[in-house]
Amino acid sequence: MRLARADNQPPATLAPTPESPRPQNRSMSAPSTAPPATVSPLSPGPTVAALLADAQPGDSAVVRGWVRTRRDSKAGLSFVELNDGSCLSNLQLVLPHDLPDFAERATPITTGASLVATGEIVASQGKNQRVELRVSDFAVPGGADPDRYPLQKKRHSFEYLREIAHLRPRSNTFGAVARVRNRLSHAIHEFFQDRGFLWAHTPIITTNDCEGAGEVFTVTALQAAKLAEAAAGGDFVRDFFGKHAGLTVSGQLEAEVYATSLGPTYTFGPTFRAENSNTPRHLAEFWMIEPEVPFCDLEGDMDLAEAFVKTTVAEVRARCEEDMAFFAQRIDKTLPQTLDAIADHAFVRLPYTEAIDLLKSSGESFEYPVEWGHDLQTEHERFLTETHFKRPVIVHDYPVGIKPFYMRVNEPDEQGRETVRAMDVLVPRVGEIVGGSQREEREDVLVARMKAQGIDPASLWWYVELRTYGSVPHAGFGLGLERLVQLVTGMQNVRDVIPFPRTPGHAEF
RNA sequence: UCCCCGGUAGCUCAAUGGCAGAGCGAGCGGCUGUUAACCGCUAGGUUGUAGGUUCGAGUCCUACCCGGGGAGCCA
Repeated sequence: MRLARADNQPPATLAPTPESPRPQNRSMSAPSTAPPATVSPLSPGPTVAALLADAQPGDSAVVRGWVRTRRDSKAGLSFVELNDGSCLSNLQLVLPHDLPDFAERATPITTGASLVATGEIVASQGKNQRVELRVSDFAVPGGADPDRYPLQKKRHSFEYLREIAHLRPRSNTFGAVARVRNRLSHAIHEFFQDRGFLWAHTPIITTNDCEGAGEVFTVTALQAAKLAEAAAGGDFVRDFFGKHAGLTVSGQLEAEVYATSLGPTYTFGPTFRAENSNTPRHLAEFWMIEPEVPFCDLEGDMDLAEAFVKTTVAEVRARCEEDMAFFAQRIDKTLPQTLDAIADHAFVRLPYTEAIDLLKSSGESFEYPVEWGHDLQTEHERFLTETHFKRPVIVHDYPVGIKPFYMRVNEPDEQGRETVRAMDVLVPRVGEIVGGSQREEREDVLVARMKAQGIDPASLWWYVELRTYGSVPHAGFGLGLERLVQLVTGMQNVRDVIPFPRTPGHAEF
């Protein structure tokens, strides 16, 4: 009889015990001794991660999560692996078949079902876990019809999982990616905050359409007919902002404003590019980190980028050990050595001009010719970072002709070739992970370059005025969060390191 | 946007122009302190869509849709 079991272990959590009445207990068909389906987020009790790490036999516990797999034993036991997202591992629950009405109540316990269970932690008799939960009562808030539940207890392709983006975080890989991405984001803020950087919230909607950073998504309040009219005439005076507006492609220009007032600054937020890019490295919506530092030159900028990558990668390796071991074992066997190479060596710093000489004398046959003045092709970058140096490479001081107006112009070299203080950090497998530069702080040079690139200085008058009043040397870079996640996890497709990827034709979820 | 490859059961994939299959998953049964469980049985298909060639098309041709990879653009 169920009530006779009420003297079983109360939960070790601060949550209400099963015995205490809880009017907001909404667990469907939960018997009175079953643990409530809701719990205060301020005192939720130990997670599966905490129980697996610290729980001792004899402890009482309540767990809430989702069933990964169930195995029935004719010895009168059912084994249920429960995952609550707190870690990669599942907690094994042991359900004795002599629990009241067991057969009927346990029917909905299938892969994908939600489950709350209370019981006692015991030392596991099995081999694969230190402890397990011997369940004294349970409830199933929501079942998952095994005939229809899309996640089976087997491996799925990433392509398939992308089509069920609302369920894929329940898989091992995507759970691990989500935890690593979260930890990485935390480490990024920590890195900058520890060094006195200010997080500047630069706008999502912008009217700068001249940054040269790709196609812009238009933001408008006009109805279709009016919009077509405005677009045809290039006249948006009647639109919401009185001029053409779009989603930001970069927060850099605004970050420069704050950096030249408040000191070292960084942005961390979503960025949008309306490029028709279809590659495993591009998204229409992605997250970008853009530090900007006053009184800083390109050398300081490169120092910052290198320290940033090394520190954040090391932090994730230290704090996400289980997930990182999973990536090394199941996703990319070479991941540890790739990350070791980042940790153990200084990044190679290679002037563009020397990179050209190196590529030319390498003996490699490239599909695209290597020539001073042309941008490095993907195959060139891969050769440098993956084949030749086998570690991150910072190529710097690129020809002026292939870089945007805001990069600081160098004195011409002895052959009269002009370069700018630009730098790209190239890493194995992912390619360009950082692009940055020292900014042009001389007003006359900046204005001349804007005109040369067909940009009306008046349209960015406020940006130019940073050079009119109290101009200082300054530098910064942009780093794609998703590419950093790819580097850390070994995931090959950028669409699998962001919860809901936006690419051409895809915004379902 | 360009180039290459692919689309067959819920998933992953086989099938010389000639009867559409396997593994896994699912259901049922057996066995078991199980753990990628194991053994047996069962169900499950308009072969991406629309045309065409052929006695006959999953297979060959055309167009389109979708997916993957490479390139460009970049982070």
